[in-house]
Amino acid sequence: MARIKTENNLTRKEVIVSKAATLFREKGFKAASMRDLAEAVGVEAASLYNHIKSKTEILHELCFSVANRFLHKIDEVEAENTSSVNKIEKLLRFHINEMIRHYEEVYVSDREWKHLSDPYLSNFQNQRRIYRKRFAAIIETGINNHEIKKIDAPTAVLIMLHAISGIESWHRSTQKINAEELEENMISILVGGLVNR
Amino acid sequence: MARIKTENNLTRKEVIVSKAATLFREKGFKAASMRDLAEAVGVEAASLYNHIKSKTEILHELCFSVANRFLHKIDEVEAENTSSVNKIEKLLRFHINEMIRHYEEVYVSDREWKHLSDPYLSNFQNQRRIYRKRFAAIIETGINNHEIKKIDAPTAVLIMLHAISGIESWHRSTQKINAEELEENMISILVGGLVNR
DNA sequence: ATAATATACTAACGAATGTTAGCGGCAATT
DNA sequence: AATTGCCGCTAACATTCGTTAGTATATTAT
Repeated sequence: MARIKTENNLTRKEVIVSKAATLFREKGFKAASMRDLAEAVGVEAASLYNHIKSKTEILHELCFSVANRFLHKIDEVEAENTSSVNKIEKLLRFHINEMIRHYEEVYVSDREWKHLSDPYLSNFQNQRRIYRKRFAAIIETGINNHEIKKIDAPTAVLIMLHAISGIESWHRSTQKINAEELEENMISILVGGLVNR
Repeated sequence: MARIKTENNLTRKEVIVSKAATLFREKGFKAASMRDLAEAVGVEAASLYNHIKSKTEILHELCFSVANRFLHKIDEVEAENTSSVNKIEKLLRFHINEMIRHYEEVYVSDREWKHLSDPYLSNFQNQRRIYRKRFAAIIETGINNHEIKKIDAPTAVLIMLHAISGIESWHRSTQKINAEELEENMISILVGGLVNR
């Protein structure tokens, strides 16, 4: 009988969720079947249900673990005593690094949250809306300070967050620049587009 | 018997494809069923097959009609005799307007092309890769001209294209700024992030 | 009016889906 | 050594899926 291998102090459930992230990214949540996931894990489909309640539960776990990380970070950044541009840069660098290092999860959370079901769906949407408002508020402050040029803050947020999701393409590209260069390039373009000069 | 209504010189097939675009955007390609589509069109599922060959054919039509519009545009822009920054701005404005006006199709083409099947899949991926290379080449020229600051051109392309796909959020937001403002804001931030100063 | 074509319907298909029930074996605790 | 709980298995389930066959009706052309 083939048990699920657990390494690095991961529970079997965490192994499943982690493999699911990869699978959901590759095929999309709906197209990825529990039998696909079982094969990736090295077990029969029914066996997965000893560890998880449902397919959707896996998606919950992925979406909310990602969302929580971003919420904690913005708490931290808001509390700091620096310029708006600095705060934005810190948030962006965090986003970029999350996307580089936890690619699968972040990507799935970004693209597949639609398949959550209530009450998780509304919950997630709320968190997302609030996060963006807080991000926009930082930009607003920067505009009032004349650190940042007069632009529509929600539009700026939307551009930044979506731009970062483009790291997806970087991951898949054959000729990657290295991660540090990627980060610096993105910061240069995105922050450069905001600041007053 | 409920016939499919055709207005504005659309064929019945075009009506189906158009309704499918909306549905695929809302639920995703895999999650949207032919029965859903039939209901949106006002007909039984089997009746759709008098007009289309398969569900996947609808996706082909959507993806390639969008891709072709962008390819024609970049042909046109490359041939012009202006600065690199001007060319980029023109491409960006085209992207932005396509996303504003043909939202459903462009969005579906962007997010659901994975579900194409070969040979269409490889074909689409090729076109996409080539498009991005041509876009990057314009930026490279601008860098050599000193119009544009020294950045990694493929990264810049990736940022721009993904940033524009954020217009999705604008469409769904309750407090929209108007389309012209959106366009100007996006251009200001994106082009502002590129240029030398 | 009649014939031909286009388009819709009902019924059904095989395949794939998420999930449950029930059983058996492995591993740790007593 | 015996017991308990964890975990994987096979088999099966009810749905839903895309699609086809065959038939009826509506529209267009003659």
